[in-house]
Amino acid sequence: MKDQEKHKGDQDKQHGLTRQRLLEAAGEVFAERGFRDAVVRDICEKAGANVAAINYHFGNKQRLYSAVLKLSYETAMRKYPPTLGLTDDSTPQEQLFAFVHALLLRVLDAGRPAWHGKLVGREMAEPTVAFEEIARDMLDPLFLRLRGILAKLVPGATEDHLNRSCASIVGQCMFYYHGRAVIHRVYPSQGYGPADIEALAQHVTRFSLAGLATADNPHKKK
Amino acid sequence: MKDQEKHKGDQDKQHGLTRQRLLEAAGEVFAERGFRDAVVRDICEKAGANVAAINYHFGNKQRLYSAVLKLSYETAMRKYPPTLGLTDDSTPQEQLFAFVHALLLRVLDAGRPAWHGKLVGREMAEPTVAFEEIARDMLDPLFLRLRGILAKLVPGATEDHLNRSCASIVGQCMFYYHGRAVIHRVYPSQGYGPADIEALAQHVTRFSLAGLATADNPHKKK
Amino acid sequence: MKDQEKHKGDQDKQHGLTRQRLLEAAGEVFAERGFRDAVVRDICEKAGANVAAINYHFGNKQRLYSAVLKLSYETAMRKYPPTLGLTDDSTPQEQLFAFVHALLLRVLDAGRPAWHGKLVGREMAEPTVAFEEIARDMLDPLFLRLRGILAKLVPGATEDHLNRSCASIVGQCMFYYHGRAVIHRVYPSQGYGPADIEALAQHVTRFSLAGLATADNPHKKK
Amino acid sequence: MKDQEKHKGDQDKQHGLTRQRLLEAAGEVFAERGFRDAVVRDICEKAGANVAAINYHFGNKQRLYSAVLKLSYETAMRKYPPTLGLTDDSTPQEQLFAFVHALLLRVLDAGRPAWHGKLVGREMAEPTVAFEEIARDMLDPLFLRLRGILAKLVPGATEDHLNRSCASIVGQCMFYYHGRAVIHRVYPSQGYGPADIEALAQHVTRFSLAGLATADNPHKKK
DNA sequence: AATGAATGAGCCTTCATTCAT
DNA sequence: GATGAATGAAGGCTCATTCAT
Repeated sequence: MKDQEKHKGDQDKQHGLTRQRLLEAAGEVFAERGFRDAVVRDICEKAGANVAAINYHFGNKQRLYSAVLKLSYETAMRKYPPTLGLTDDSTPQEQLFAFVHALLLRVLDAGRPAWHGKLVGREMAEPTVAFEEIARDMLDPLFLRLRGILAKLVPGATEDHLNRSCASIVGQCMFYYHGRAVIHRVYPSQGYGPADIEALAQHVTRFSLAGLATADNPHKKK
Repeated sequence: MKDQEKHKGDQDKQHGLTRQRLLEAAGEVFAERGFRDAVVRDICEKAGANVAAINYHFGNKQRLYSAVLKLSYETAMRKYPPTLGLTDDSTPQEQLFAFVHALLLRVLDAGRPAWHGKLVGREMAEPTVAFEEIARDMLDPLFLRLRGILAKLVPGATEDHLNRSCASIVGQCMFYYHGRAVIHRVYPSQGYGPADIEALAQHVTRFSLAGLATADNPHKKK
Repeated sequence: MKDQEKHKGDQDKQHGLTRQRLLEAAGEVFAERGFRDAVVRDICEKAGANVAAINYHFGNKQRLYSAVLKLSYETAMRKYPPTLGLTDDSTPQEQLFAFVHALLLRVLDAGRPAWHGKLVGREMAEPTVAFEEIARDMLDPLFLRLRGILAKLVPGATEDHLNRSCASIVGQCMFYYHGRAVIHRVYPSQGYGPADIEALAQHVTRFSLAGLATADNPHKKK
Repeated sequence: MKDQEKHKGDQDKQHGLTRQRLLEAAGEVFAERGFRDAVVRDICEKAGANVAAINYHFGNKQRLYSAVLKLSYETAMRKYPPTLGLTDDSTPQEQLFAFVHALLLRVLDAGRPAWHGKLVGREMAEPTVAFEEIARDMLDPLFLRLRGILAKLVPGATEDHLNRSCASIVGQCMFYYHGRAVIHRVYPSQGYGPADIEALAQHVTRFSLAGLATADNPHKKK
């Protein structure tokens, strides 16, 4: 018992374990309740730390949130990179599937750091002051990448068509987060295991590939 | 009976002005900040009423919110019914366009009761206790209607394909609310006037009609 | 239906029925919750009147309370006068029994205007600004009367002995109000029907008659 | 174990000063105004603490009240135990006097923690949710003890006679709290110093001993 | 004689933050 | 490196009272 205590103390001192536990607990709570509705006391309790720990380690609630968000997207991009399973000579179709699949995996992930995609989903729907950073570092590159894939798929497409198609594709994916309550209601049998997510990715990819082909550029318009 | 109605109507107009102003102010604030972050004092100030007015007219903040939500969807559905511009002999394609167009109009409406679509968008992404009611009265019927249109468009489709396609279509539309921050960032030139919204509806409809045709039913799968 | 309405309206106008109903409802609520914790809205609702009715008929809550208290003691003294059942040639013992019996009846009365004794009990334990009046008009005369009876029963008693005996007797009776919660707890079988109350009066009278005889005046002490 | 206790004790003295001051201020205010009418801001001000201190140390007003009540009866029972001045071979008469004397001392104590008896008096006359606890821990044992003494004094008495006599004795004592306003009015010369209280205890004891002897058991009745 | 609408003061509670150790 | 104690600002709600009719 004495040893345990000492060991614990050492770890705390050596590795800043409290800081880590704080980040993890905060991720969970922020993902579940959002920035404003998350209560620092809850986070600290869940992390087994004192109320003052947040201010000690991160300055304030806002900076803790930013740290969580940053860690979140790094982890998620490492776990589910948008190039998931691709080789250098993959076709644009395969690239689109990989992109969609990775996005859905990030958003629907039920694994341990399950909150990564949810935090970003929240930021999109209700941006905080941290939005600028997350957008610059994560969202802009992702959209650029998607735009690149689409440009290869529909060579002569207008800017508008590409942009709207980006929105259509990302919108389909994100709806599994933003519309989860409705989907659960009208489509309760939908599962979210790996196979289910892959099937959803298949659907979105096939649906979108067909949609992309129908360019709504001015000169094609009736 | 007629007298009673008249009396009530008169009262609403004569004395219930505060009530009306409260509903309007609350709609605006709730749409902007969400239920929890909206401050009753702000709402009352904006409505030119006393804090106690909310308690007097609605009981409490929660019930005011429910009233706003109900008024909101009634107004929006009256202004932009999902059958907008349809005749009895409209084709399913036209019906789909009307559905999508009306949904986008509700979501993107910048007119006077501009908050209608936003409140529903919020409820979807972060349901409050009022969600059950709004879902029962508004969302369920809408999804059923969309399902009916899709069933006519893809006669032999599986349940899964129909459900996922519903999600794909609604997801594309709602993303113009839930993803507004990102869209504004990566696609800043996108306008939201009547013509712009119609063009978006054209895009989503055409995109989806093509997507629908590629049924991912088991027997067609690879 | 039309007639009923008209009739009702006429009554209100002719007899000030609202005022009466207000007094009755207020008596009930004040007795149950006390002055501060009684809510004017509850009283008005119970009386079938508007919130403003109290201020219209009585000026404010305080004056309504005073009116209730005054009506209360008049009614109670008329229903249960301290001379209850006495003739001119009754013995002091009979007078004491009548006094005690009437006091218990007023305090424990479960009949229609059941709140008379309770209001006075409350005033004793937690006086409001109305105490002065109720004391002057009701309590002082009652104590004087009791003192007179005791003086006849213990001719040579000191002032102190008389005063303390008054307190002992009234205290025994009032405890059935002020101590009702404890009594109900440690003595749950105690009933409060007419026969029960008479038995209690018998007990208190006999108990006190014996107690009175043991004058604790200095010259008799040890 | 000793270390733990000491540490806790030290903390209480070092940091828990606010907590202590809060308890003391709350006792005073609750005794004076009752639970509902006591204002937390007043308590905190009187304790030199912030409004949030109550929430921090006790959770809410209700729990603060319970803590005060508990501390109150512990202190009072330690200061004036119902066995005050008794030896093992005391007679039942002496035990009754001790009981009455201690009860009056608790109720009339004007010393530092003067609010102890008053809080219990309030709870009896107008129970809050804390009544159950105070009754179980304090009132039930006291009544049992008194019953035991009376049983020795009147060996053949019926249950009813014992119960009613308990009520008569406690009622006489408590009236010096519940009836303080009237007593002060009709008997203004009554003092409340130690000697006065002892004299009152003498009176109540002698009065009751005589009363007890006149058992109103059925077979003796009429 | 009576009322529906509206008010303002006041209360309890929550919460992120800071202080002293 | 970390914490228990304490704070101040703010929020939702209640309630007696008043206003206009």
